[in-house]
Amino acid sequence: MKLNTDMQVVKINDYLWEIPPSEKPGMLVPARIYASAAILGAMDRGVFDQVTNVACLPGIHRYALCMPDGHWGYGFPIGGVAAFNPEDGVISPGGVGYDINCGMRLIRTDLSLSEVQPKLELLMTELFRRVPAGVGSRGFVNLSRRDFRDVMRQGAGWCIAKGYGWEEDLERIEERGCLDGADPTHVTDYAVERGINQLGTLGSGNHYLEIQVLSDKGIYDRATAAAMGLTGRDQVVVMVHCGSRGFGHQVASDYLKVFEKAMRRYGISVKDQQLACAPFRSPEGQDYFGAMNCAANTAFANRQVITHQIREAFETVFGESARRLGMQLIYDVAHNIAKVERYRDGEWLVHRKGATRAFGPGSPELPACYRGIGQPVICGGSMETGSYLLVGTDRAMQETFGSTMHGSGRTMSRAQAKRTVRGEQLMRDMKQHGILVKAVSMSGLAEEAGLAYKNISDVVGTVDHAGITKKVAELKPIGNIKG
DNA sequence: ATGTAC
Repeated sequence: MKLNTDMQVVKINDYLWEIPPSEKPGMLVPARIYASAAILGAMDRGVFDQVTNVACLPGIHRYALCMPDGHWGYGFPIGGVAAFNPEDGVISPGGVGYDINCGMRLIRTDLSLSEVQPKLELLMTELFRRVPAGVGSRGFVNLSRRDFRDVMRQGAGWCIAKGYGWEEDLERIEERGCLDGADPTHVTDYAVERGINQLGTLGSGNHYLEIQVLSDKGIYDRATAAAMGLTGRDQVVVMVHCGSRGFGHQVASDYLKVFEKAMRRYGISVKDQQLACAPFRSPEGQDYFGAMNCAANTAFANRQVITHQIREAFETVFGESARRLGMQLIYDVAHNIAKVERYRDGEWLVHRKGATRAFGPGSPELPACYRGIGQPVICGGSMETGSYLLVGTDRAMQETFGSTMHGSGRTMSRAQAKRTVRGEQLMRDMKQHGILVKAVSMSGLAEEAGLAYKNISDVVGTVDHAGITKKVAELKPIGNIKG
């Protein structure tokens, strides 16, 4: 098989490959890639180069990982997972990404396709009005500096205390929507300025809000789906993909500058400047961690306010309360984050960048309702193809620091997609295929065309066969709101 | 991803 690398790639099994430390000077551990042969063959050179660069970072534990949706990113590959010893290892903003706590949220309803279809146009208009989208959009929540500091510290809980959501939402959010260690004193005024008016906004790029349908044949595991309130019968659900907006972006930018200097001070050299890092226990490492947690909490809050806006839109259109419509939150997962997590072999600082936590059954971190089935994992596909709901497994706990894939992964650059596809035509094509699109920008829409992404079914098949997550359901889009 | 520019 011809791969986009000159390095030796050893097959561990049909869905797991390893690059031994002998392949690059300075590698402290092997690099491992989860992929079918076909997905591995299609991976860009950047994945092999970057995952082996990560394997050279001080304090890395066991191996540097890349998921099947992996592709080239800033420093670390998107789809990258790496765990470090919190005592003598590093933390790296490139291992989290610019969009700190970018993540996915899934909301169920009791509505069926036949009830929603006649009102879909109205519903989409209502959602488009209530959830500001696009670059630089402002939210409807007015925050004082003091309020924003509370959001940074309290995350989704702040929103619920202010009436944006239900008390019961909290237990269905990773870390209850609030990471410990958020320290607003390490966030710059400029970051606050960028973020203070963006609560409850979708953003742009691959961020979206989608109305989806779960058909009977879309269910792979009926009992597990039922535990999440999903019964099929063309049930309508709502998926949200967004993060910490300009605020997280500024936190990342601020600390990348700090870390480039800090590396010299600590005598750390990296294979690529984009891997800038600092010892986790250093003042710089702790300052970034404190600021990153602030950004992560605002992202949880952002998705919480958006959930509130979605519920209000449904209430307006269907004339019933969101409770009567059964609009419970199924789950909210982060896929750009660094966290200290406890495993059987110790406590590790796990970086996930375009990778999702996938804790297995019995994990004490899971709420009672999911402890028996494992953590829900929400994987967004391209807007044309559909998305998947999975659950974490014990194997993920042993092999991948409780981690799995996050989405389909790009195969084509944004520029190339724009050259290949016209937004207006794509919108018409999607309407013909039963997907109503509301987009802020036509060129932005073209960048997200399905042909620019890997086939999500193949990618999900890999993590399912590899045993690091289990398929529960496939969700098909009928309406997409795009920034 | 991002007031898409240091």
